[in-house]
Amino acid sequence: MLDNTKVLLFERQAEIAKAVGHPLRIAVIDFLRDGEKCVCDIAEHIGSERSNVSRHLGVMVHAGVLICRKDGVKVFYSLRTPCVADFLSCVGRVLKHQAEENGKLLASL
Amino acid sequence: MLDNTKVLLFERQAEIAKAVGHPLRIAVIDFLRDGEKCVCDIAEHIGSERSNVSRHLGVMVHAGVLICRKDGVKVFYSLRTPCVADFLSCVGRVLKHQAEENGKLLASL
DNA sequence: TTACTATGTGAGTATATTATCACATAGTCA
DNA sequence: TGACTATGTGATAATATACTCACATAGTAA
Repeated sequence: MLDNTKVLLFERQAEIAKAVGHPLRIAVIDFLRDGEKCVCDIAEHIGSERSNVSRHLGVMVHAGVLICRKDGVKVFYSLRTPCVADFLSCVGRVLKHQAEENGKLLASL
Repeated sequence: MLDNTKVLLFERQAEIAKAVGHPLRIAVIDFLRDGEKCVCDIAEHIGSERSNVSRHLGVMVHAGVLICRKDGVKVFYSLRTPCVADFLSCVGRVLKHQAEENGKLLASL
């Protein structure tokens, strides 16, 4: 059975994975790879309402995936740690593995 | 702006991250690190209803995180690729980074 | 066959997440 | 000061997700 420490760990891990588990949020993370960006730039790049983007950013800050910095009237968001990008690369590797298996399947037909 | 290829990629990446973004499912992935397990063993280890666990397993198979193999009356689930465990390690590193920053904060008080 | 076990699934309810709109706040500049 | 810009947030509705119960299915073994 699971002990309490593990349950807490799994909950925190799930919170982070969940914060990444939305197409818009992944697009934001991808966009932030080359440095911090303000909400207006992010919203324009993503092509979604500012208020919506602002909420998604809040979710990621709360989970600890992003950090933000205020500068005048603008708020700049950036990846909290490069690990987050690694994390996405890991997902990419899972996808690649899937694609390879699909390729094998196709080749065998 | 985002092109269509990227949007599709982000959607697939989000599906995988979302499939991992639940405490029970992370507990399953952790449990499967040392090899395939049947639903009944997983349910007992997790401490949740079989039907519920079965649904969560279905979500992960659908997303491509797990694979299953039928043997007699039992169905054995396992990680589709070791990348999935790496993926969790990445999340762990994000958490570690957070803990370190919290430590620094505490130390400065 | 019958009884049993392991698994999956439909239906229903409870809860969570998302997107949108309108508005509030805070900083900037004339 | 007033007009403007960037951002965040309350309220709402639409949708998705999670959990439970009851039942169906399929394999096993007497």
